[in-house]
This record gives sequence, structure tokens and C-alpha cells, in this order.
Amino acid sequence: MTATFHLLNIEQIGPIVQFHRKKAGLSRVELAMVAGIGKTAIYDIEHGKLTVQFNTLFKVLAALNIKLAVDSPIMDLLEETPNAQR
Amino acid sequence: MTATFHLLNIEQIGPIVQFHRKKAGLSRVELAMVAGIGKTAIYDIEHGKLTVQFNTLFKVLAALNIKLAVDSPIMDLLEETPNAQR
DNA sequence: CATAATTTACCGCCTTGGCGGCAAAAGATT
DNA sequence: AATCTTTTGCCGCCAAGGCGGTAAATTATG
Repeated sequence: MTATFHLLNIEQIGPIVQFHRKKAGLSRVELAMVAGIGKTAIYDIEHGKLTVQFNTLFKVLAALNIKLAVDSPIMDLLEETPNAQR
Repeated sequence: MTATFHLLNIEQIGPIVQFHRKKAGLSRVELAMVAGIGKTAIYDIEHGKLTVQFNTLFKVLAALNIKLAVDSPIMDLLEETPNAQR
């Protein structure tokens, strides 16, 4: 199970969520229940509402088994030293 | 310049942002201006406010040259067929 | 070590995201 | 094709996010 990362174009988040939801055979109401949020949020996300709250989107992605990753050259530096100063 | 992905633990987003901001030598006000948002948002994010709006967080990450990526096995399927049905 | 300059913390106001409810649309069943 | 079932679209209300302003705290400078 090699990880397959795809750089996120912010305006593609709607189609991505919808595609995964359909693949999972879930209605918006069902996905909303699994994610523990309201159905309106699913509707909004799929319709490209970028002002959705981050944790709301994160719950949806988690429910769809989509993981988020950050791509930054200096992340290693942070992880190696949890109490990194500057 | 190989991409270095790090799976995102949602509650680590605050420290990640702060670490990158400090590394860039920016104050919160400066980062806010670069990102085109208010300084309060930076403050909130660094203090672990997960209810921040997604596009607000995205602007901050972009200003810090942090890219977001999605990890999903079926993403290839979506990208290959832009008008994928089910 | 005093004080000036910068950065951070927090407050109240205003805007808006997220909610349930319900109607419209789409799909299934006979 | 008529009707029952499921899904989607959208409305108004309420709670909360994001804003600038300002005080507190931190850091730099002479």
C-alpha cells in the first residue's frame, strides 16, 4: 500500500469529495452522518465553497479515507526537534 | 527538489504554521499581509483553532510555500477521467 | 537599565458558515 | 406511466469566524 500523493489544487476539492463519495456509494446525508456534520456542509463543499471550516472539511476527507499531507522542505527539521525554537 | 510529504495530523497545523513563519522571519502581521488576510486569523491558527476557514488556512500555507496534497488510492482514476461519472 | 520599537494577546462588532426543514428532482418498483 | 422512495437543492435562523483597534508583553537600542 504505497502512498499516492496528489498536490491539491484548491478549487478541485469539490469534485474530489464528490467523486470519492459516489465511489463509496454514499448519499450526501449518509456521508454527513458518517462525518458527524450536517448535510449542508457536504453540499457546500461539493459546490466549491472554499470558506468551509477546516475541521469540517477534514472530517469529510477522513470519512472518505482521504488523507492530507503537507509538502515542505523544512518539515523534517520540525519533526526532528519537537521543541524547535526559531 | 524532490517533494517531501508529511501526513497531516490536524492538531499539528498550528505548530507547523508558526514554525514556518518564524523560519521565514515574519511577524504575524507581516504574514497576514502577505497572505491577504487579517492578523487574527494567523493568531487563531497558531493557537489551534481548527474551525478556521479552509481558504484562509490555504492562503497562509501558500504564503509560507507549504503545499497541500491528498493521499487516496483512487485519485488517479479521477485525474485520468475529468468527466468521470460514478 | 531605561525607553523606544516591535510583536503578541484579546476585545467587541459585523458578517457569514452550518444547521434542520422542506420542496423539487431523480430514480426505482410494479 | 403512475406512485413510492431516495437524493438533491435551497431557504431562514442562529452561532461563530474574521476583522481592526488597542493594551500587554517582548525584544532591541543607546
